[in-house]
Amino acid sequence: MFPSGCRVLATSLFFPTTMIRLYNTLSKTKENFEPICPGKVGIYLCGPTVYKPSHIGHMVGPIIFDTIKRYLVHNGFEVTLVINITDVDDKLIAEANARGMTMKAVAEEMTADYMRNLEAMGIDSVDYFPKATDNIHNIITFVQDLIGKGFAYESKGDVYFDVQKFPEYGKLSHRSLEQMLGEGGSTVDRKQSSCDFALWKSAKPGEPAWDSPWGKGRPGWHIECSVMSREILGESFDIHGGGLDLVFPHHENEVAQSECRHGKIMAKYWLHNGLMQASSETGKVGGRSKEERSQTAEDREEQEAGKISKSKGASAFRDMLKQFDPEAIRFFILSSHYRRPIDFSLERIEQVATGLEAFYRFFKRYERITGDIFYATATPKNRAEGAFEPGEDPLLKQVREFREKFLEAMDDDFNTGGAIGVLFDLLRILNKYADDQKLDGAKDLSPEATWPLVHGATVLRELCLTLGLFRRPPVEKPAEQSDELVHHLMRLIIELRAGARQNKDFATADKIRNALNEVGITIEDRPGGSDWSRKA
RNA sequence: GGCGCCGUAGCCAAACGGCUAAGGCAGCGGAUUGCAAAUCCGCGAUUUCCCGGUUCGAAUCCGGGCGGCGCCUCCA
Repeated sequence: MFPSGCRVLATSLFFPTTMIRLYNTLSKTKENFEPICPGKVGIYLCGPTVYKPSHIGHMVGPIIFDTIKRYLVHNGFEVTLVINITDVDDKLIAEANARGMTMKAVAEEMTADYMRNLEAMGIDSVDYFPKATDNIHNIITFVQDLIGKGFAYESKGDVYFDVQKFPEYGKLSHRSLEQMLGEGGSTVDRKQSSCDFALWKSAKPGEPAWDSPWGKGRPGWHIECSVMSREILGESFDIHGGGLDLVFPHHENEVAQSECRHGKIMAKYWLHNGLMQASSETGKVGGRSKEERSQTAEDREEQEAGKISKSKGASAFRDMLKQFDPEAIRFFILSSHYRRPIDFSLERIEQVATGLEAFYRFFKRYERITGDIFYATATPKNRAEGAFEPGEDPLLKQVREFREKFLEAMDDDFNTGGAIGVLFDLLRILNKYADDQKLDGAKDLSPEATWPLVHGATVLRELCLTLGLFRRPPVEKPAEQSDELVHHLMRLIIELRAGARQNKDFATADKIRNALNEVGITIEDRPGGSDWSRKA
């Protein structure tokens, strides 16, 4: 039947049946998605080491896995999403020393920064953010168990995992242990083999440390994920995610630790997202020369920051998060496939933002026509509930077709790029419907006239929500909506201009429009009257 | 050196052997508009870096080449 720990009876409940397929790093192929426990999904994503403020690259994984969770929930699964916080680490100690702070204080500051950024990106589906320092006891026990089972050994206050005790070592990153040992060299120091990795590190004087059977020390990097994923999701769970750069050694080592400790697979599906790299305004990819490769990560990061904006220097890469509309960043990241690397540039984010504007304009148009706020539209709870028969209505036939196309794209390894293409298709046919039916500015529209549009918009919103898009209105510019004075003045100007236009005094009307244009305000004349908007 | 990924129109990008190679941005026509803006319609790859091969059929599979990148050390 089902693995132990799975207390669900398959016969007594409804379980979603899906066509979802996903690419598994373990098998290097796309596999049909079948959770270990029917109907339930556990996802663990490797989170940040909180030693510096987050930059845009840190948002890639969370945006993707937040989307994956939303999509799985839409498909009827009960999903638990975990992102860990690494708050003890060599880099954190170095940062704390450099700033004359405690490691704890640095970690708390940067964790708060990370959380603020997640919130801005609309990532609120994460169920747990476990911290390494809250799990020291569990980590010590886990390490003791590994020693007890003969997979690890103590050496001068350190504890190492003995990779040669795990014959499957290398199965995730597809490397052979023989080969890795061959090139390891002879500088083994406290380790028995160059490929062994630290589970526990002894503390030097002044370093943050916890008592352990091996003396004062702190956990190694890899062990925390093995421990925390088990604590929350169990010994075997469904999806383990992270950046492509983590496959080796981090995830390979997690597999070794967990599978040796528990005697069963750690995660069924391993999903790895491509990394984001900065690209200059001229379009040159931020590649690295041989010399650059030998530098530290920090140096490289600063250097890439410089490529984006030399004048602003190192902070620019991080400031990307503050400079751009979070929804544009999310839309941009989701517009290509998660496994591909992404080149980030100002030009590209601006192009994406232009595309987003078309959606925002439609939502306003929808509100003018129907009186309903798009963002308040009630949507079907899940995929099954959202399925509908279009009958003979030509618009709804198309809407249904595009809905199917969207779901097919997402079923195929979360092809968000293809799915977003369908969103634009939907947008176009809804606009066309409003055009053809002459709904703008029409008086006394009957429900019969608007319901296909309403239904179409509902489907659009249903699909957008699975991507975490358009959940609430974009943040208005201060002078656009909330500034009373500007609002009143604009109403007056538009009224005066309307009078001029009625009198065929187009010279005055155009003068007003052009003058407003120069201060960034666009006037649009429509059948129902004139409207204005301010360029961001 | 070892392992691996990628190369589709000016830019981004989808397509997992089979209908006209999605969609976005930019551009050019047209409808609409007093003129615009917005929206809609139409146009752009006779072809998917190059060369071979497999196949009735290839952007998709195989081999070779060229070019870009990642990991092998801290990284999301």
